[in-house]
Parts: sequence; C-alpha cells; structure tokens
Amino acid sequence: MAGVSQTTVSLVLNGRAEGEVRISPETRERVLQVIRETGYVADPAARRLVERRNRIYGVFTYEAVFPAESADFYHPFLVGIEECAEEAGCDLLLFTSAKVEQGERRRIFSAESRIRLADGCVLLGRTIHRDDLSRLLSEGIPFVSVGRRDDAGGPVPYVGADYPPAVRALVRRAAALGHRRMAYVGSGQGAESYADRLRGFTEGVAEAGVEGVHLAGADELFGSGPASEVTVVFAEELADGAAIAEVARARGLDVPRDLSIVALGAPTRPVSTDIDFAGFRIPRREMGRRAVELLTQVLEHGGTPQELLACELVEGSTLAPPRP
Amino acid sequence: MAGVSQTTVSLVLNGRAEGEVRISPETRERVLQVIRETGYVADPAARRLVERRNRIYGVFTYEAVFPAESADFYHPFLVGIEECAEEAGCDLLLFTSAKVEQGERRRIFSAESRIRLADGCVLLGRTIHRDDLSRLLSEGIPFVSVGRRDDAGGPVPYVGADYPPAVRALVRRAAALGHRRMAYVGSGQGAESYADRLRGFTEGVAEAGVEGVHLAGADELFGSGPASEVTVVFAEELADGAAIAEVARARGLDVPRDLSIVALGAPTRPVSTDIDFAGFRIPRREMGRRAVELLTQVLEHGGTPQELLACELVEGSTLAPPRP
DNA sequence: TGACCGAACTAATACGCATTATCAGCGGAA
DNA sequence: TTCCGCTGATAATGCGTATTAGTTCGGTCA
Repeated sequence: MAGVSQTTVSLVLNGRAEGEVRISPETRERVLQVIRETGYVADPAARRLVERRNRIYGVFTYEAVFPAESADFYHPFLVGIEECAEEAGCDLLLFTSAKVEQGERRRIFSAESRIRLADGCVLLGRTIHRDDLSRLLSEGIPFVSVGRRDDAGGPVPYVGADYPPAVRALVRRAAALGHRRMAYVGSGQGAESYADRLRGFTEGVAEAGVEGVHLAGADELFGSGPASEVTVVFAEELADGAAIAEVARARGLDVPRDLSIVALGAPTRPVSTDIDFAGFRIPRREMGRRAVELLTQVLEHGGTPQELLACELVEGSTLAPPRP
Repeated sequence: MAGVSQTTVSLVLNGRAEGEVRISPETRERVLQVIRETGYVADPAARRLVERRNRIYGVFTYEAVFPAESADFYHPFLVGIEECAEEAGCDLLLFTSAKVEQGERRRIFSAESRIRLADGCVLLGRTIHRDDLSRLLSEGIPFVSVGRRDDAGGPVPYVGADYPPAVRALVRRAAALGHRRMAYVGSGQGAESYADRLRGFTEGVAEAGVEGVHLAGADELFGSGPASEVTVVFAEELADGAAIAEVARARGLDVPRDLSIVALGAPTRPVSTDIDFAGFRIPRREMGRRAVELLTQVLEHGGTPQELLACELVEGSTLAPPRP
C-alpha cells in the first residue's frame, strides 16, 4: 500500500528510521500514513519469535485465580500484580489451563504448557511443588515467587512476608502483658510460611524467657498436661484461631479474659469469623507489586532477588492480660 | 538426540504418527523417550504462527481487572470465565497493558496491542467504546461481550442480563402491593444496561396501568411537583438506591413504610450499604461462564450469538405496601 | 532384470516479523 | 571517463514449528 518493502515498514514501525538506518522523511511519512489508516499492528506471535520477548508476564496459582468461595486469598496479591503490570506496560497470562488432576494440585509444566510464551512468571500459592521450582530453575525460566521458598536445587527468587520478627513481637507483647505460658497451634511445617511462624514463636518465647509449647491441634489445648495452663494461644492460621475461639466459647471460657488468642494467618475480610483477632497484616498487595518489580529486574539484569516485607501488627481485641 | 529429523519429532509430538503418515513404533518410542527425558515442549509462539490458534482467550476490561476498591464488580464474572476457561483447557490473557489515558478509559487497540495473540476475546465493562466494537467486527476478531451491546456497524455477539422482564416483574409486584405512583431514578441511557432497565420500567408501568415518572437524580424526588407523591422508587444502580435511602432517612421518612425502594443494580456484597434492597440478582458468574462457552462456539463455528440470561428476583426488605 | 510399490523418513517451505548485508543510483573528485 | 562515497532502500536470512512433497530403500512381480 505504501509501495515499499516489508523491511521498510518494520524499520519505520520500530522507530529505527532515525538512527543508523536511513529512511527518507517522505517515505517514512507515507508508511506511517498507511499504518494509521489501516491500524496495522505487528503480529505479536511472530514478533515474539524473533525478539524473544513479549511484555507478557505469566501468573501461576496453585488454586483457581478467582476463587468462587469467599476467602479470596489471592485477591490482594493480584491487585498488586495488576497495578504493577499496568505500569510496566505488560499483559498478564493466567495459566488457567493447568487442570487440577484427580486430587492433585495444579502443576506448572505439562505437554501443553504455554509458560514459554511469557517473558517470565509470578508464582502464587501457599505451597509450590519442589519439582516445579527446580525445573523452573534448571530451565532458566525467569520467575519470582510470592512467598518465601526454600532452596530447590538452587536459591529461589521470592518476595515474602517477614513472619519471624512479627511473631516475635507478638510474643513480646504477650509477655509484657503478663503471659507466662504460651502455645503455638498448627503444623509448623509444610509451607515455608508455617515454618517461619513457628520459628518466630520459638525464638520469641526463648527471648522473652517464657514457656512455649507447640500443639498440633486445638483439641490438645484443653486437655490435661502441660498445655492446660496456657493463657495465650498463637494460631497458625486465621481459621485455627476461629476454631480455638469456638471451642473456648463452648467450654465457657471468655476470650480474651480467660484465654488470649493471636492469629498469625492472613486476616482476610471477616468471612468465617467476625472476631477482630490480634495478629498482623500480611502486606499482600505490596508483595504482589514487588514481585512484578523484581521480575522485571530479573528479566533485565538477572540475579536471584530475595526479599521479605515487614508485617504490620494488628492490635485486635483478643489479646489481653491473663487472669491474675 | 533421537537421531531423527525435526519433522519426525513434530509428527510424533502431535500424534500424527498413527494415521496417514507412518513412523515405525520403534522410532516413535525413541522420540517419546527423549521428549520424556528432556521435558521438551513446543514453543507456543512458533506454534501459534503456524496454526493460527493458541488456546488463549483474551480478557479485556475497561477498568482494572482486580479492583483495589471493595466493589468488586468484575469478580463474579471472572470466576465464571476462569471456571469455563479451565474446563476448555485455555489460558487467559489479561490486557492489563492497555493504559488508562489521561481521564480516558482503556482502549482495546493500540500500537502495542497483543490482542491478536489470543484466539478470541471476552469483553467486560459497563460501557464499551463503539469504535472498539466496530473495529473488532471489521477486523473479524472473534469476541463475545459480557453485557448486551447495541449494534456497532453490525450485530455484536453478547451474553447479557435480561433486565426488562425482571424490572417489569418488580413493577408488577409493587403494583400488586398497592403502589400507584412510581419513579425511576437514573440516567436511563449511556450504558445499554441502563436503557434496558428504564425500558423495563416504562413497559412495566404501562402494563400495570400505574403512573411512572423518570427522574435524573434523587434530589428531584423530594421536591414539589409530580414526583412528590411517589411511593416507590426504582433506582438504576445500587448506589442510587443507597443515596435515596440516605436522603429519605434524613427527611425522617421510613423505608419502606413511607417510601419503598427497589435497586436495579448489581447487589454486590454489602459494601457502601448494608440495606437488603429489593431487586434482582444479576447472574454474573453464569454470564462469565456462558461468554467463554459462546466464544468457543464462535471460534469453532462462527456466528453472532446473542443471549440474555434471566435475573432472579430478590425479595429484600425495602419494598412494602404504601401507607394507606 | 527392471519397472513398480509401499514403508519410513526427511528436505523444503510457509507462517510474519526483525535484522543484516547488499545493492542501485547519483554527485563529485581525480 | 572512472572511481569513490554516500543516501535510501531492499533481498535474504533466521526465529521454531506444522505441513507437503518428495526421497530412499528393500522387496515384488512380470
């Protein structure tokens, strides 16, 4: 339409007509005119084939991205991810095709995986398969995990929440209120976040010089034995906290007068409970933002960034001095 | 690695070694073995270049996909879209790169648009630029709009909410309760959804043989004139309903004893208001699902499907008989 | 013995672009 | 007239795949 070669169009389109390569202003204008008229846009697939990049960031989540059930765990992360992607001029590719196998969680790699269509990838999920991580590493696919991850055949780039100091601070606060016997309820393993919370608890009670026990479940709390004189419970997850409060109430115990409860999980919107737990705020939106920023950085300069963001303490109404 | 040509790998990979083309079982197995060992996956970009399809569906929204503000208007749609995309084995490409220009809304097309990377596209938003729609049509890009859209240089494929019957039913219900003077508050234009709601109202009052007025804002409601004896108000949006309730309360009017209010907008989770408005439920999740189904259908068989899904009436507590 | 055939692969090509090397044309200097 | 250098453009190539049109080779049949 402009009477020029494909090369010339490409040069004009990519603004290379000003530097090294020379295209006369008249020709350039003629090409631009046609582009304007037709609204021609280069095929992104062909472009990607040549340029090796897309400005597309993949987003992989281990459960559905948009959870139908109210507990929208991922939502705040995604808000941050989208904000930052928009600023960076990137599109987001959600790997929704990764079907959930029978009883299994989603896996990143499959025969149909479109992961290589993206320049890089943001990983989201409480836990992530070690194998997936190590394969990402060995294949050299740029990615950033939201949430700290242990090494998987090499250091994993991540932006996580800094649980240990937050939990330690809460233990300190409880100790300052007079609590001397504390319990951590939860597995303390599995996800890195759980291990970090338990570690913070363990370190915290040691620092404060108080007694701390680790219980697997809420039911152990009210039996006889060492746990029976606990005055404050640190619940691994918000749900654990809610369960403990429920059991306590059923036993006629008042929270926090008879038993203080600190929730270490994400205080999502009040869904399963409307209790205003003491605990901390996981900076999920910021983590999402930062993950995208770090991914951009990895794409441009490489490296293996690892960052932990501070959690802001939440006063709440479930932590009070123990009964004298 | 398998000692065969690229062609052979391609044939084996795509399972064409069984039919027309012949590859010996031994060779086939050898290739499969290498694929298994290396985890080789064909480059999606190169594949797309040849095959003209991707199994990637684009999702375009006119505001941020993940709204930071509570009123997550899009969320239920996206739940449905994701569910269906997962079933169809498709990934979702969110066009987050479409920057919001100064004071403008997002536009679909730009010099950088990656829209052609997707096989087709789902459109989401209260209103969508006519120009964008007509360009989608003229360029022959397969798409389905969530929400009814007027023609834009041709019929637009959509799955919408069927407002007119729902509004008519609500008018009937109000009339049955004894209301004789009704008002519609809202623009009644701009978005197709608004026009549909007003149309339903107008038809409804005509059918019921009652009086109906159309007011632009809540403030007109309480002045003198024809609107002063209105006993039930149909609010175009939930926010309008909340505003009306607020003003009514300030004037010492009881809702619904002195004034009934029907909200025609999406009853999202109680955010700005905790009033349980009478109205209807927009089947947003179903609309999202159906949009993806229709897009798949368009991609396979073409056509211009147009569907309206019924809205389920919501009893609520703001519609009662007028004072005698 | 040579034409013929089918089985099992592969060379070549197209997809749409970015990029590199090359080329035509032209004015000026030797 | 010849040669040189510069301008302005293009032919050719590669990216990684799917597909089509061969090609090779060992046997069959007349």
